[in-house]
Amino acid sequence: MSKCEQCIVRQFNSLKALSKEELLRISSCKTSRIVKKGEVIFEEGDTINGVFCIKDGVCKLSKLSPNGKDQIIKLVVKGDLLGQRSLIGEESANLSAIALNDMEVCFIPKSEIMYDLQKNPKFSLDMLQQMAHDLKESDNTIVNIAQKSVKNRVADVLIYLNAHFGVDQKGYLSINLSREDYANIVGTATESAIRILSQFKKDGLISTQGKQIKIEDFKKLERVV
Amino acid sequence: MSKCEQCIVRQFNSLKALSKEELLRISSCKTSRIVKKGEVIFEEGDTINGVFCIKDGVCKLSKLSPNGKDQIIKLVVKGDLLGQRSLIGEESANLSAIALNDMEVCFIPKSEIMYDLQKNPKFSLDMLQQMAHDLKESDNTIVNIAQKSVKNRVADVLIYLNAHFGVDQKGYLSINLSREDYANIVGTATESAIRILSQFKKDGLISTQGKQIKIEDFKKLERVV
DNA sequence: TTTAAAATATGATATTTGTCATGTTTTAAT
DNA sequence: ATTAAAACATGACAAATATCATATTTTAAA
Repeated sequence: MSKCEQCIVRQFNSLKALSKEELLRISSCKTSRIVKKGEVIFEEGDTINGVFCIKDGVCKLSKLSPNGKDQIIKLVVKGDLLGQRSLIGEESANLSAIALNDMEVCFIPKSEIMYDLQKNPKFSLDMLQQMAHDLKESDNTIVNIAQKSVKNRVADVLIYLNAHFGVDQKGYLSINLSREDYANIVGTATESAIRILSQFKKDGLISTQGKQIKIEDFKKLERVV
Repeated sequence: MSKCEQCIVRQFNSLKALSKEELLRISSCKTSRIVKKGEVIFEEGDTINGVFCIKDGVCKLSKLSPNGKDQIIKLVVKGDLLGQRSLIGEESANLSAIALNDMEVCFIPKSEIMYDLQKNPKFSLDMLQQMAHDLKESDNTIVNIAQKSVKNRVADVLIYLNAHFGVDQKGYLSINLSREDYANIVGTATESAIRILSQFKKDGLISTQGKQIKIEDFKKLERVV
């Protein structure tokens, strides 16, 4: 079993605020797990008795709406924590977490996290800052979804994915989402997302190779209304 | 100047986690202010060097979108704190706060809050829980705006306002919003909000008296699609 | 490899929502 | 009480988006 003290990933989340002793304690009771692409880590309503630390891979956080469609709220990546909101709110999961590619995930029991939150003010302040950041992002998403056109939001997602995941050697976005995932991020029908991506292709803003997408004209993409 | 130790309002927010000594310290350096309906408490981009505690009244938190329309993210009411996200995130305000009716607001300087966040784990944990709750609400708003129809969202807002603000002696919602505010909450054009409320009136779901709105048929309102 | 299933694509059309114009009512200042 | 401004209301129409149908392509399992 790998050791938290030596794990580089914790530098990217609130666990970096823990002391060596605290890390050792956590390390001794954490578990680790491989999650295959498409696998569910937890579902809306599940009781999550701890926090996940993403060692590798990406997953989507989504929620099923009454109309039967999933809305993707957030992509959670290597280095992020997962499940902290439910844990702190003392309630079952509000969102589902599903792997978008193969992942490696550690699990830290609730009791350990709660203990450190009470004993280590640096840790809880860091957690608070991270939560404040997430809240800002969600508030901004509300404004975007409420006020921008679907076309504009699809363009935004492409720019976001480029900025956060980068591109491979051939210039294709390093993360491959299905058209349905694109639709569920921007909050539209799958056909609409497909149509808009096709239009972007015709207009030379992007090119595609199966699922893969390459941004061809950033400037124009940023100017999409 | 009134005293925080004796202020009933703090029971409704994280300040309840402070000790008598901490409250005395905060009380000695807080300021108090009357805010008239329509007045701006702070604007997007402002540096807020502290936290507001709402002693009375209601304000809206909104953000201007590139299309020139305001999106209302949240209503902040008596007992709530205001500005804590910006303070904790160490950044300027992401949203504007504007009074919806006459308010009484206390202001606690940043240094005091930060001091207590570092010294009192109960306080920071409570703040964290409040922030976790706000995040859940925002995530749910994303799903609703992305997936429900405008009509559905208008119905939801009416039900929400009833649940959170109640009604007066005659059965009218205790809080009076302009049609534009309704539009900016659900993320639609003002005319669309007006049209939908008119339709609800015709269908007997609500009745109106000028700005005032009375819910006449809850069951039907909840079933609006 | 073959083949069935899933994902992508696109047309036709319906529905929802936005925009612009214009009139009416309400509100608040004089 | 009068009046101007703001808010509310509604029609006509345009634009955006969803839905349904049906190919085509890609993916993954046998």
